[in-house]
Amino acid sequence: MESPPSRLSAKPSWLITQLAVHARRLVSAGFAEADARGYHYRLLAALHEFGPMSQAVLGRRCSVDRSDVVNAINELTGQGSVERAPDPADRRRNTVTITDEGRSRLRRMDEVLDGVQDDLLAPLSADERRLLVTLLGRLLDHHSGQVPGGDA
Amino acid sequence: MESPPSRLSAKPSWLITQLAVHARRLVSAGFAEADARGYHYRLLAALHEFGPMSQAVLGRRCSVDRSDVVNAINELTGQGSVERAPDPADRRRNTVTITDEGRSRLRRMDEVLDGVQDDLLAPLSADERRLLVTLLGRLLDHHSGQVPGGDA
DNA sequence: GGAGATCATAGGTCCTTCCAACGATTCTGT
DNA sequence: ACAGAATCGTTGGAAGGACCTATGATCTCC
Repeated sequence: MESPPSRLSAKPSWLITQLAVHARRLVSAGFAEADARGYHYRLLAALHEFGPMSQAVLGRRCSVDRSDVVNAINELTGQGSVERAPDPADRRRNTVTITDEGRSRLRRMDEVLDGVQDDLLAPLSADERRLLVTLLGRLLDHHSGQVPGGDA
Repeated sequence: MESPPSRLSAKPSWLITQLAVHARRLVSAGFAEADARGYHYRLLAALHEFGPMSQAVLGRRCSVDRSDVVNAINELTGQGSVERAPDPADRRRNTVTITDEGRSRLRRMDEVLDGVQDDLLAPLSADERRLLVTLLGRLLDHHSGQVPGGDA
């Protein structure tokens, strides 16, 4: 009925941020069923792929602030998805390890996410999807250099 | 140094939401200089393009919740960017009108935003940029049908 | 007229991203 | 060996954007 200002619909920054809103909606709707949220998936994915690591490394890898890692790991520990233990080699650090429960939760989230990708890209052909992913990947790569927290 | 989990970098939803983070950063850094934020631009853009309208219509057009419109219009009124007057024809409504001050602020924000688009899409050629905008536009169109608030 | 929709507003929630500061520890340069 | 710098985990907070519910006016449509 009421169309948005054309100034907006023309701007890439608008397209991206608005599409991200829809993506977020789909993702968190899916995660809600799995009793999880975005940060949980990120951290579990990293722990599963790279094995146990400190919270600081975890945060750098997943682009999550140190303080937010603390909070998310608290929640994941409560679920039994990860375990937190002091690192004997460096007593400043905690070593975080994924558990079987965590792995199984991660699997469930992955299934949910696969469905979400399909909804999100519904109007595009397989070729177009690949193309889009390539373009977005290049952009993200480019910008992942200069981050405020200071990593990649 | 520390690469993100491959599970993430492969997912379109991740690419989009993460790129949106960078876009947001660029945009709000720019807006900060103009003492504004996202909602302000959206609302001013609509008022400039379509003329005076009620807060409800404004919200529907810009995908901003009615209650958030109230707040943003309060701020814009404080700046002298818009004027709010009761609609004599329908005393439930307020008619919001952009002022010269608002138009000049909008212009400044537009300049800022143009620069941001360039930063955002830096790695892409002109053809690729057009392509990306087309793809994103189609996706956004598709998803703008089923919104929670219930507009487009 | 009365029922139901619509409007502006108030109040609050959630998630994500960030920042500043702290004590504890480790690393570094001299 | 020791002082200063850097790193780690943690606490506490702020800001934006997106949402939701509720309430009292006001309008519309039977």
